Amino acid sequence: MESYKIPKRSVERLSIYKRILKVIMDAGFTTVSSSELAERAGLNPAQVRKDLVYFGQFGTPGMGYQVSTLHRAITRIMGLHKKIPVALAGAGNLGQALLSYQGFKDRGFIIESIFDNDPEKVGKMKNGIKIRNEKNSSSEIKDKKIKVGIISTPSSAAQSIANKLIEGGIKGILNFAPIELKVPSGIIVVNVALCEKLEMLSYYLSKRKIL
Amino acid sequence: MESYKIPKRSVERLSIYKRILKVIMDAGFTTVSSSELAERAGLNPAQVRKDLVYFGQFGTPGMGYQVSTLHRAITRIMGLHKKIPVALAGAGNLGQALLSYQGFKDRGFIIESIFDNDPEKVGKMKNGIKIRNEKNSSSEIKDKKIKVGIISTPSSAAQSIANKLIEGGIKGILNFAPIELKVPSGIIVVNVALCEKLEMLSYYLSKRKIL
DNA sequence: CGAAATTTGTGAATATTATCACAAGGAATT
DNA sequence: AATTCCTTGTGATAATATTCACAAATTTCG
Repeated sequence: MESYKIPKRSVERLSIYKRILKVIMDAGFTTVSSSELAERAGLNPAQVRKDLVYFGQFGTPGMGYQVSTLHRAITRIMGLHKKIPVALAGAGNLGQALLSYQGFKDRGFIIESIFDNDPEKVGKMKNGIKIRNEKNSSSEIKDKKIKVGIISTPSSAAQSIANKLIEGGIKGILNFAPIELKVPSGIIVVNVALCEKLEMLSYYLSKRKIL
Repeated sequence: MESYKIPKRSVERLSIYKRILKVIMDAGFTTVSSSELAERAGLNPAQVRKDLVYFGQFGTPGMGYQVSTLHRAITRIMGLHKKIPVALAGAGNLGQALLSYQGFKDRGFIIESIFDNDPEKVGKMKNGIKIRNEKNSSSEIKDKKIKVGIISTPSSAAQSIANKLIEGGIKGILNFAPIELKVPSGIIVVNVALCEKLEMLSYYLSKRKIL
């Protein structure tokens, strides 16, 4: 159990398995095979089994996996069995969309602080929280002991707000700004590359003379 | 030039190089080395060179790459030198954020149609475009000859709207819904996994006993 | 209970991706 | 023009990731 070094890709897929397991569970099935999971995730069955074995032996030969047990196990492995307070930096359009994004709530990510540098926005309420000036972000995060931040500011503001968040004790950042944040070691940054994905699409379509 | 099989990852990074080149260009530099690019992108210099060579020989030994030339070349390779009309399905919070997302506009992606199935929303104007009933999406897309679609609906609606978009002639889909879309071969789907990224962050932080 | 049918977990084999290391090309300097 | 200094492009090597293939475990069925 708990192997030495788990591939990043396997961790990413864990999330996918969890999502699919939820669907299967809600459909009333109690067990599922690696091939069924693979089919639904668009992957190879051996890969599904290998991924799961990194975290423990969940399966029963001849039968497959217990859906609810596996779902619960993955939830726990990923640390999603408890609520996670989150700070949001940038209350623009994207930030506001994220604020009301059901997917985050469903998974226990609770946005507890919102920061912006626009005086127009500071002081206003959003989802029951007052938008604070980003100057005060460090201390507020420290007080509230928040460890996860989401950056949805323009690129120009991203690095400086990242620094403030980290100063306040943030250890992980979900970054929507299209820049490579420079952070001290020990801080985890996960980038969401909105434009890049669309550009990729453009590339593949152009290559096929579709665009 | 134009090698047989280009790694998906290299294509993704092309986008990153383009973004960095723009910054370097705006800062007034005319040439850049692979190590400078690598440094800024958080990559290995050899990888940068290998990536670029898939698409042509752009560099000069002893000097590096001509910033503007390379930027223009990548833009063209990715098919981003012309405007690309896009259809948006799902005018919820996320959809509205994407509508006003400057990054898309800057890169020439122009949202020309918006669809939703909520009668409350249908008929209303957004960014100068009338939100249409998603029932009519196929024909409208056909008329407007749109080839790229963005899906920002809830998961439950995603597959059915994807089918309609494809019926109307959409060849590439940027999918924000957390499900694996089933599409005919020849249709390209690029997924943006919002929750999965945040869950990954949760996993790594939990593992380090931070959460 | 025994045989047939599944399906896991996993070592071995492939395939893919990233890095190293260096010859060769070109610029800068003397 | 010769020398030095860079930096590219690339073959070789190393690291990662995926898939195959099968023994072992377990269920199901007769």
